[in-house]
Amino acid sequence: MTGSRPTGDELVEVLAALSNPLRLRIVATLAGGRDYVSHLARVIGVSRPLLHMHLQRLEAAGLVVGSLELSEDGKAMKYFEVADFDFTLTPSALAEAVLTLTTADQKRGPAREEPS
Amino acid sequence: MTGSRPTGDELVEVLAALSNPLRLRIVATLAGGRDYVSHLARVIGVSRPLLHMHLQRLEAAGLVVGSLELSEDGKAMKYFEVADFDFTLTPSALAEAVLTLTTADQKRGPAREEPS
DNA sequence: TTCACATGTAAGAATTCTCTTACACGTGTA
DNA sequence: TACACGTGTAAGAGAATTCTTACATGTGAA
Repeated sequence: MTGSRPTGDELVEVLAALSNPLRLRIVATLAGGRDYVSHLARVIGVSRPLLHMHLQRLEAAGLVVGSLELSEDGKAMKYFEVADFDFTLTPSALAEAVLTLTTADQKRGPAREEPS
Repeated sequence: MTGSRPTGDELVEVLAALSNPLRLRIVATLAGGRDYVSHLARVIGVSRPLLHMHLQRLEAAGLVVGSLELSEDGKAMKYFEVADFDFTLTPSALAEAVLTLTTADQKRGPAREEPS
């Protein structure tokens, strides 16, 4: 992962995933060790459904990895851990990533302005 | 700027500013040289008011710098250029930034769930 | 059976983001 | 005067994000 060259779309997804204080806190907490959802929710102090949603976003971006495991007493536990990502944000790195942006170019239409 | 240690709040603002395809494209385009708003809007293919808004967001995050200049024929031209930022995104870098998150801790209240 | 604990997900409200349209101002030139 | 070009900004619609509440499932122990 270190020094990877993400595509524009991947980069946007990663940045969007990390541009939220709570999600940043989740990654930071998991950087201290893996944890399962319910416990992590109590540690961070958010509701479990909310944490579940944010973890989904982080996992979709490839920043955390989850695995469903069975504890000794038979409970289904979903453990999450951080992926060891390494992204560099510089003007030239962004310029390179933009080359591979698909972006479905919004729904922006004619783009002419102030038609007089 | 290179190798800077942003505060959590700064980092969130930077990431939010870059987590948009159009803004990424703006930074990438400006990385190729400074330009003024109206021309940049034509180059990228978006309306000037829209570009204006995105440039504000990028400038607020410190990623681009604008300067109002007077052209030879007396027109007010606002030129923008990229700041030479360099952010590293790794789990430990994020963990460090999170320590300085103020975040006004959302409006999340009791955070107890499924009250039975 | 009931409780405590784990999981997942759907519905709705409140807020924020994105974008268009429309207005304001200024200058130099035809 | 009218046009072409530059600037800024405000109002509103539509879409996406964020969060709560409420429901569903499962296990083991009292």
